[in-house]
Formats: sequence, structure tokens, C-alpha cells
Amino acid sequence: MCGCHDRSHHRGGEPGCPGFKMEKFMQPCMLLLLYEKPAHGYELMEKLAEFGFGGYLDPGAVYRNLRKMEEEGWVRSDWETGESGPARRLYTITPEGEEAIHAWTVHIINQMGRLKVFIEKYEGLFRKKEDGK
Amino acid sequence: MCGCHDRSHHRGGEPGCPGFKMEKFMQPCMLLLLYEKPAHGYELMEKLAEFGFGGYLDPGAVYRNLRKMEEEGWVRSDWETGESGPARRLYTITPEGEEAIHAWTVHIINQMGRLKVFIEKYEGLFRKKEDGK
DNA sequence: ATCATATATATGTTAGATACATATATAGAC
DNA sequence: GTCTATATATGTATCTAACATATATATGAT
Repeated sequence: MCGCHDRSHHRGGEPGCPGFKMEKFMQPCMLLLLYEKPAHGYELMEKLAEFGFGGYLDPGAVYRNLRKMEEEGWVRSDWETGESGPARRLYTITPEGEEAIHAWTVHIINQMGRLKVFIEKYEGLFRKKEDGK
Repeated sequence: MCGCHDRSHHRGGEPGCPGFKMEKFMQPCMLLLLYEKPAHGYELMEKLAEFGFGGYLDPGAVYRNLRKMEEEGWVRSDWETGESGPARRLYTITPEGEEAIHAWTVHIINQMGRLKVFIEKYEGLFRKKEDGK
């Protein structure tokens, strides 16, 4: 009872249930991670947990978003035929990708503002009198 | 350069550009407004501005969401064949709708947390040394 | 050897959501 | 009577999301 269309059960869904889909928010998050250090998809997938994607991550979404960002010119990828393990793409952020982070941050801050308006109105109406503080 | 697919130009779009679509966030916002006082669609449309929908509002989205919420049982509507002006539906929130507000708020708070993680990481990486404070 | 498992990347499908144009109708102003 | 504001509603093409599934390589266990 949360507005999700609880198909069988969310995977890319639960955390962002109502109007906050996680799939696209993944992009700025991955850009930040790549700004810190180039990485391959699988690695990013694990690190995305810290942004709240934990447990609900769709690997397909990760790779699709990486390819999309490559098309946009925000990241570059090089095949890494390493000594061990299967070949993997090493993604590196581009200067355009860095700009995209800043552009995205503006939207994210705006969104925070909107959510804050909601929460404040909510608290005003359903004031939880938990006395202290 | 923000990830939107800038079709011709956003209307339901701009404020929630990257992954934060406004159409569905409209639902909890309208529920809060209806909790304060029953209202009809056009009235809600105007009040939604305070949540950050200002200027970008698609009337279609408003009415579609109201009908959807009625299907879910979150609101009830009664035709108001008033003395003046065209007939209009007066929407009233139901007890189920009130519960939906609480359920939604949980998600919204979670989402705020995720955005906060992003912003904090962003500031850590691109620390704006504006000295003061 | 071969089987399972972990690593790593990628595609397909279907339902649902979005953006935006447009339709319909009433009342009041001029 | 026609223009504008109010008010509600539908149509549609495109985009996105959810989730299942496919492909391939290396490593460790038996």
C-alpha cells in the first residue's frame, strides 16, 4: 500500500517506490564514484550500496546506464584483458561527465527542496508530539 | 545538458528532470492538500505550486492522478453543480488516503536520505571553500 | 576432467509512466 | 455572438522500469 504496482516484487524498486525511480538516479551516483576513481561495472555495482541501492540492484540497469553515459560522452571505456578473471570494461569519467555531475546536482538540490516542503507540511499536519527537542 | 531528453520543452518535466519525475510525486502532495480541506482539481492545480510544480504543471496529469487515487480508494469525489461556473468534482480524502500519506512519507524520507548521501559526497569531492561558517 | 560458483557484461520483453496536444463544456464579460 | 476563464478529461507516441535471462571466463572443489 504505497503506490507501487507491486508486480511480484521490486528489485530496482523498493527504495524509490512512489515517484523516485532508482534506475536513473544511478547515473549521477556512478559519475561521482568514477570521479573518485575509474572502475568497472561490477565494482560500481557493489559501491552503489552506499547510496541506498543496497539489495535492490538490477545488474542490467547498471550496464545499461554505463552504456548510455558512454553515448552521452560522460564516460569512456577501455577493455581490460586482465591477468585473471573475465575481460572487463574499465570506465573513466570525461570532462563532460564532470560537468554533468554539476548539472545533475542542481536538480538534486531542487528535488531535496521539494521533498523538504512535503515533509514540513506533513509534520505540520500530523505533528508528532514527542515532547523533547 | 542534464540528462533530460529535451523533447521540445518540458512541462511536467523541468523541476524533476533527471530521475525525479513529478507526475507521481503529485499524488502525495494532493493528498496532503486534501487532508487540509476538500477541493476540486483546478484548485489543487493552483496549490501544487507551493510544492515546486509551479509553471510546469500538466492539467492532464492532475486529473489522471485524481482518478487513479479514486480507484485506489484514497479519495472520493462528488459532483458539485454549483450556482456559478461549470460543474466540478469535489474531492475528499478517505481514511485509506490518510494511511497512504503515512506510507508515502516513509518513502519520501528514505529518498531524502539518499539524496543527502549524494550531496554530501558531492561536497566532499568538490569542496567549495567559501570560508565563512 | 567436470561441476558448481563467482566474476563480469549484456539483451529482451512487457507493462507502466511521461510529455504534451487536444477535446469538451459552462459561464461571464464585452 | 464571440472571447476568455474556469473546469474536467482523453489520446498518443515515446521513454523508462522491472525483472528474467543470456553469455562468457576463471577458480576451486570433488
